[in-house]
Amino acid sequence: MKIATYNVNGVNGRLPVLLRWLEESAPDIACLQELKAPQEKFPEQAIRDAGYNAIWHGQKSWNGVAILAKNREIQEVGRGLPGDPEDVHSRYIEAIIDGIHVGCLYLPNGNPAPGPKFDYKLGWFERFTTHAAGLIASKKPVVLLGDYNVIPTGKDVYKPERWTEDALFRPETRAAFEKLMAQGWTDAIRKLYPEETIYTFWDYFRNAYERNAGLRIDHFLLNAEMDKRLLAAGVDRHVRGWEKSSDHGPVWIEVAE
DNA sequence: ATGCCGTGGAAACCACGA
Repeated sequence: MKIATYNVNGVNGRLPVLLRWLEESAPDIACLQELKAPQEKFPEQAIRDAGYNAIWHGQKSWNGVAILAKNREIQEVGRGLPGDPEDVHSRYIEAIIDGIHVGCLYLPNGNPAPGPKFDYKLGWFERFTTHAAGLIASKKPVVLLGDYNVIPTGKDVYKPERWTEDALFRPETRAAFEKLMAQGWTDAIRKLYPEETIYTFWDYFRNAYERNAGLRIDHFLLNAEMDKRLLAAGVDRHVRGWEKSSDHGPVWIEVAE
């Protein structure tokens, strides 16, 4: 069973690329971020025609997350990150699919830092960590996947010294990620590839993709039940090289049925 | 060191992204 995450950077502008990737990669579950579409403008029919059920939480212009599943029922258990009624960003959606608890997230970017956007990022992170604490001990397999906007270590960025002041790599951000991981989550990519240079994002400019000047910011966090089932993981790096690609590449894991 | 590119939405530019 293949589970994927893909920050599409505009689900409608990206639709041909998304459909091509869905057909080629054929994930059983696909989590999308940055839909950049209001609820009613999600391309439901095209996704359905491609063989996928979908739930989504849209928002005009920005954010937006979706969970797709091929030939499997999606039982939605929540949308919007709990803990702050005033937070209206569409950055979290959660479902149970074939007994697997799936949390799809788009953690705030947080730049410029310091400042209100960085404060929002850290506050969101704190709420997410609280929510994750309630899921880690589940007897169900749990996977929290998506665009974390966190560069966990210096190995996860092409030139760490240039990112020390950035909201994706600042000490506060890495500390928040470490605090979350200390609950007992497994970083699926790093478990299988502890030393490799693996990126999931490449800037649109400065030929970042061609130079492999990337970042690893899209992650799969697994609880113990899910970790037991982990078989493989990877980045569909070549998709980043397609015409009209997102600046992120799709990332996936393979787990035992 | 840098939004140099790309998307969406509104308005022929701006906000935002990482």
